[in-house]
Amino acid sequence: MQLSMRTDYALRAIFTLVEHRGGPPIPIIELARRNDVPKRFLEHIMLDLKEKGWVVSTAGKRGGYQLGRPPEKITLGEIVRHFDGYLAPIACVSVTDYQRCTQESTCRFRRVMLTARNLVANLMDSTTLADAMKSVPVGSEEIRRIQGLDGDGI
Amino acid sequence: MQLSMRTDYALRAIFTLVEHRGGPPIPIIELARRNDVPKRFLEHIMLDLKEKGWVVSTAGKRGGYQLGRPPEKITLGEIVRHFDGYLAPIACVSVTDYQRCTQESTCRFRRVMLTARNLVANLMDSTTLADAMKSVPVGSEEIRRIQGLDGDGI
DNA sequence: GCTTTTCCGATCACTTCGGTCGGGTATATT
DNA sequence: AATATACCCGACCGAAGTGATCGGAAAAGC
Repeated sequence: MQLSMRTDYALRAIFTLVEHRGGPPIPIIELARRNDVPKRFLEHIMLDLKEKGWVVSTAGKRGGYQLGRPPEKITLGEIVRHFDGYLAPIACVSVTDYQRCTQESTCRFRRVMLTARNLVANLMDSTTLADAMKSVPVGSEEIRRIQGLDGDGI
Repeated sequence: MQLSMRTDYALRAIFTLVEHRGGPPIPIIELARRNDVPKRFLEHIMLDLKEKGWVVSTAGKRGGYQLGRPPEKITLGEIVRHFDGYLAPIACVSVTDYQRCTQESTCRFRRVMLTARNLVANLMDSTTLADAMKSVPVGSEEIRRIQGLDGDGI
């Protein structure tokens, strides 16, 4: 599952709301500015988030968006699934959006794909916004360190 | 990472080659028929696989394709990466195709995405064609059973 | 030299995706 | 009541990618 820009933007915005929970509503223009998202595009995304109850909006002056549910009650899995369909690498091992494939009886890589889907689904479904909020940031050297590890097999 | 049809087809084809290793070359038309892949499309894919050394071809009568390297020496990670770019859910946590993002310093979900990428990358990079070949098929009830588990949280 | 099969560039229809625009509606403040 | 602020929403748009097809050239066995 490659994250679409939609999902990326949605997460950026919703995490700003998590961060400022309890405070006054934050208008779209502010969410857009802080997260480097095109405002006009973000409008649609916020509308989408609202429909799902993850955020609530208040119109008019001093209006904007606020979190619609406690961050412990919203998982990353839900959000990603809503925008990107499913978490599985291929539809024939998707649990939420299963689609039959003609090759299932003989396919040799379906097992691995199912394992992959289970790994990410379990991760995403057990990670709430609150969990992610608490997680330690990714250091700038960290990716590079993995590059070394992966390559040399250390 | 949603698997593209290209990757799906490539894997189907290459696994038939693994299965018939040691035997005579298998022509595209046969690979297409057995795996339910449009022949004309598969041509390009096989060409691609050949370029990478994963398969070898012999032209003319009695020609076709054969595996180019022992199945213990080809990982699913390599193949998927070649067709779909990278395994990470988002480029800013990709190891093989890292791309900087403006939000890295403040992003709250980058850690989870990195964890996800590590899970699938470790899986895919450690699974060879030979491994996958030995893996137990996915039973038709298995997906449905997970549906129950995921939903009820049992 | 004929047949089989790979090779390869060109092209295509279609969808998706990221993004924009215009204008409507709600509401808080003055 | 007026006004400014901000959400709401459908229509639209260009670019890019994707899955797939086609025509024909080159290679190799018989």
